[in-house]
Amino acid sequence: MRTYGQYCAMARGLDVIGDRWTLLIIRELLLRGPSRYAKLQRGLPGIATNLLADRLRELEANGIVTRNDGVVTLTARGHELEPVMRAIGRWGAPLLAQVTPDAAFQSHWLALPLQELLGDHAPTRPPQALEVRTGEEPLTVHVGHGKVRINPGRPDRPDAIIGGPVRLVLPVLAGRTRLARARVSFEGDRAVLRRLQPKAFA
Amino acid sequence: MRTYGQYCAMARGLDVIGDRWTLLIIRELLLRGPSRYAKLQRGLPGIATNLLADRLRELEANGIVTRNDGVVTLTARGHELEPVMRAIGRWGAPLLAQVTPDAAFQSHWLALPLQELLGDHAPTRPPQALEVRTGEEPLTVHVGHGKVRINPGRPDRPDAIIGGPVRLVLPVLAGRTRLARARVSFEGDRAVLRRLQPKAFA
DNA sequence: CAGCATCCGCTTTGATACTG
DNA sequence: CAGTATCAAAGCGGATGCTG
Repeated sequence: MRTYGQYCAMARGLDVIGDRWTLLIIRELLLRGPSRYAKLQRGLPGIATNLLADRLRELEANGIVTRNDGVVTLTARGHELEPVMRAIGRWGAPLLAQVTPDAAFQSHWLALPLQELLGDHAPTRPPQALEVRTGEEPLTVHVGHGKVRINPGRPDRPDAIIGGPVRLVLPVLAGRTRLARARVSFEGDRAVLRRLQPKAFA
Repeated sequence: MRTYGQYCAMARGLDVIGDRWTLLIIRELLLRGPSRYAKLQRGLPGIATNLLADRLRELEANGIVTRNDGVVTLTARGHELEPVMRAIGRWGAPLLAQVTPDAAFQSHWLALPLQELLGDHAPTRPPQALEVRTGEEPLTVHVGHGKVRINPGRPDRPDAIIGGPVRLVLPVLAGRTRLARARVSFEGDRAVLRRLQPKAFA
């Protein structure tokens, strides 16, 4: 952990979380919860195995994660990095407009952005679930009581399913493309999507 | 600019701002406004001159700064990084408790943290100014109309002046040490400090 | 097999010297 | 003042090997 040697809150913060890959490891733990080494590695395509081991050691030494028989867990202090990740994600989101065909993609990476983009626009209706099929694993959007919650995996009984390549699905969920015009697959109750993102119908 | 190659808002953001020194350059521009090369360099003790030149080129290429006859200015997109810097600063602030005698310090680095720590607890009274003398340059805290604004430099006519080493002054302004117990110098109207930080008297 | 450690070539960073 | 040039050191990425 190379330090900037500055008595400044931002520099001190970056001393701890500013190294390459460190914040992306935090991202994985925030989005997927406690994880084993191999699961982290799968969520971080491109990381060198020794780097992941190094970073986990540093994060542990800095009180950001703990490890118990191979399971890495964020500490309270680690969870406090969520606002940082949200701020970076919000700032970085416009960069997703840029097309790069060879970029890796995993659906759970959408969890934070989707939480910003979607809302419960019919909070009095009973809770519903939308299954999002993009990338390798499905993602579930739970909506109800005025809140939106996003989880990895498939819901027990989805009210609707939206599927297709990210670059088509994301604009629909962001409300920049209407569902009717997007070449994405949709099955089930359209009201779920309208509830989450009215602009998808406009 | 080495990229993570991930279609993820956070990774894309970090592709642009995640390199070493990049965010600290942004910090300088946020805190000090448009600056020339030499001024940036002074605010970034430890940076290598070629690195600063490299980073400024990248930041310009990414639309985060512009340059006109040697003056570097944040673009609108660059200013949008302020929430990111605030989040990192808020997270990093507790790390300032750790003592490192050889760390560099410049008073303007306190501007963002102080804005979080201080408030206008007497918004109906006329505006006042507190001069903070710590580090090499003085810092002015303007308070009035329910708001706190912090600027580099000395006010025309300060209502009060607080001075001393950062590690003594900061706890007072943070409300963790009472003024009477802190070995800091204080001249002028104590009401200004009470207005900004009531806990300094408790 | 999961969880690393080691080795190696390449890239980035840091320190210093120098220039229009 | 605002950089460029040079070079050593550190960090990173990829492959491979080891150990419970």
